[in-house]
Amino acid sequence: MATLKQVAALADVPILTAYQALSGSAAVPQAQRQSVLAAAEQLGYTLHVTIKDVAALAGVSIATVSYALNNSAPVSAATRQRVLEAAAALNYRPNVNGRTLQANKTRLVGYGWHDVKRGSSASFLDRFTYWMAQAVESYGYHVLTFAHSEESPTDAYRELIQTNRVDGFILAHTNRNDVRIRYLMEARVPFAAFGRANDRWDFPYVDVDGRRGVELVTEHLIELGHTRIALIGWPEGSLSGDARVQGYFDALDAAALPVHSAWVRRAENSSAAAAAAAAELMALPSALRPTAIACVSDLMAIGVMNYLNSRGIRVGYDVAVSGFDDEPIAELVHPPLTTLRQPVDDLAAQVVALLMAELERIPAPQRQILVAPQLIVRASTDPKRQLP
Amino acid sequence: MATLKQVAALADVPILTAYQALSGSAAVPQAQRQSVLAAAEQLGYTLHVTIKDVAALAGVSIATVSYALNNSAPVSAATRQRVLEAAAALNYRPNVNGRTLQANKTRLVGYGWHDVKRGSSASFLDRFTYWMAQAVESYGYHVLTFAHSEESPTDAYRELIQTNRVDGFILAHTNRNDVRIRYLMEARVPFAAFGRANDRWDFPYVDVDGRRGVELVTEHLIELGHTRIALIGWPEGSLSGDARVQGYFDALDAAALPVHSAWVRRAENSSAAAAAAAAELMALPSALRPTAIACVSDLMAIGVMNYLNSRGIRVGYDVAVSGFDDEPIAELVHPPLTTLRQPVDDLAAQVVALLMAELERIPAPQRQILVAPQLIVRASTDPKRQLP
DNA sequence: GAACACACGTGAAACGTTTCAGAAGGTGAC
DNA sequence: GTCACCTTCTGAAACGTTTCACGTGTGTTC
Repeated sequence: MATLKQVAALADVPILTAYQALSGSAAVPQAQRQSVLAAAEQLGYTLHVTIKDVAALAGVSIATVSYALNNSAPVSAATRQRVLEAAAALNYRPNVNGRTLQANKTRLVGYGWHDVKRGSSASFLDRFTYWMAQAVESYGYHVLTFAHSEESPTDAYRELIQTNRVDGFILAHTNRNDVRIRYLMEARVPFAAFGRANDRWDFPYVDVDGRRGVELVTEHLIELGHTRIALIGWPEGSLSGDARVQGYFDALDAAALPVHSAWVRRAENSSAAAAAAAAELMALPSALRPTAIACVSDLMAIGVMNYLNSRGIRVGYDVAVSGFDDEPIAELVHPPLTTLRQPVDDLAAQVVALLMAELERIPAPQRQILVAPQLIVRASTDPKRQLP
Repeated sequence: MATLKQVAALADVPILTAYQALSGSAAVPQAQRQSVLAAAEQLGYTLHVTIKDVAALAGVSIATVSYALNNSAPVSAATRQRVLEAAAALNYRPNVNGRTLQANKTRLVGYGWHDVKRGSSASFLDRFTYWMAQAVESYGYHVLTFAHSEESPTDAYRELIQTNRVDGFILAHTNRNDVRIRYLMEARVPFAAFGRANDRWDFPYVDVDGRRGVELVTEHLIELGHTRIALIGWPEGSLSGDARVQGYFDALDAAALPVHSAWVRRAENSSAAAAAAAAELMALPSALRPTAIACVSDLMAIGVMNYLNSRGIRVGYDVAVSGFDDEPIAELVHPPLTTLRQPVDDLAAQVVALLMAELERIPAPQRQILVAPQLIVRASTDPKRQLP
């Protein structure tokens, strides 16, 4: 590809004029305009301002332009000025790909989706994605999102890193024996995760402090005077699930309240399963029947509410119900649901900070971070907030 | 950076052996391994297989390797074989950045988010993103997602295209006078949109046929025997909103049913506004009071349901209610909501196809596409589906 | 006035790929 | 035996940037 300088020379006009004629950024006498266009046509030139053009206009070498623009080496004030002006006049923007190739750093962070099943509670993740992109950009990076199958997710990760598409990864939706984490650790690829795996693996992650969250909501229920408080958790075995259950015990212990084993039910993360668990709780003898039910997800809380409603039990008055996640739906159900909100912007910023530490090979002060969720009190636990 | 060949020469071993020693992909005698590691250390070499290494191992030039691997020029069967074997043995993966620079094509598609307000109905968009990524990858592209402010979104788009970060864009969440569309059209940047703007602008888009959707649900209500059918739409002026309202009129006209002006209400897209509109409808004299209310979004339908519930009017029995979008919540509310599902995978695939046509400068057979949504019947309109 | 240090710039190489233009060698026709 | 023409391969340039190693010119010091 010809340079702007060559076009200008052929048309016998200054470089700047050639640029203006081609870009339309300023008016140029018709005659000159014509000859510039003809020259460009002849050379097969399409407008692409590069560092060479800036150098030619400023009358310096490309090295000097690079130094002046990046402040990467001392340049006299006068030349710097000329370079900056030339760059501005030509509306020069460095081509990232040149930089990428030379530095062997893409400044791109990979983020993989797997298909979100309909109805699964993922409305949170798109907000996470937004804030992640935001945070990443504040470091001059961008996010490359890709789709991967749920069966062999590592293929996509391997391909992206081996072809130098990305510098590192951010993971969400981790699980206990996450093959992606195992692969990335082994291949020594920089990454940071939103979510834990298991405590044998040492890798950078940020997670919601589910234990603290359920503790918060349980304390809230205790304050309201409840003494028979039930919990519907997930089946044992998941790190975050077990942590949430632990928060329940911690709060009851701290308040020296009795815990009855019948009050702790386990169910899959679905509204139907939670409804069934609620039915069992309500079937307990009245002395044992709980007056409050804490759930480890909004989805489950809604199942419980549906069950109670269908039995004529008034949520918020007769039985308090709480969730976890603060999904958009939590505000809309009837009555609105008390729940725990994950500070998604904060989480995203922190996980990105962890990744940046990995990328720059700076040992982070803390590689594992837990963020406490925020208790959002609504009418499902607090009758005073019930609509008139 | 030194090449694998140089390391091998220094260590006085075959290239393949050097690779195996460094990568651990195959066992290598301890003595050779040591000398390879020493050689790599001395040259400051870290394992990065490039086309040069493949060429050296296959004993051909890098040009030949490129031709053989890409089938971009005739190569004799024997050499092709040797090249392929060498590439496989070294686990060679071309560095995209080299290719990018040379071709001046990034094979990256930009996709911008703006912050999704809490509770706004965006759970659909993350599924769109997934399917978009999937579709884009089938063309060998990837998606670069970025965050942009709602005030001046064009800055982000301009920056990405001017720095050669991306080849084109996919837009979602378009609006009537979308500045992004205007900019991209003017700057002749390839893009395709999910959503329309206004009919003066000619650009490639895919959109849900909202008119047909509301027509479908209205026909469904008519079939069920309703004759007094109301509609709660958005304030006049939005392309997609007006189209949805039109579908209502079309269905009633086709069935020769009367339309009463009091039955068509306008409200903002919120559950509260929709509840208020429902209250007005229910306050009509009984001869005029509708027995079915179609809404142009699930969010509004839920507001209507909440209102009816609170007044003791049984949704599905006394008054039918329908929504639009099939948000996850639609299945969970009580009773489950009849609504219209947007075929998100199909939409994503089609918008990507449009963009690819733009990128390859192939004139697409059709640049504007409407996709009919699918009617999902649940208990909110069909009492037979009511839970026991 | 020679020797040196320093400030400022520059030419050229490098990153990894594709691709152009042409070299080498073989084959067939006359 | 010469020529032309394939087929198969290669050297080198190109993409746009950063950066290394080295000029050049000026001023300072003795």
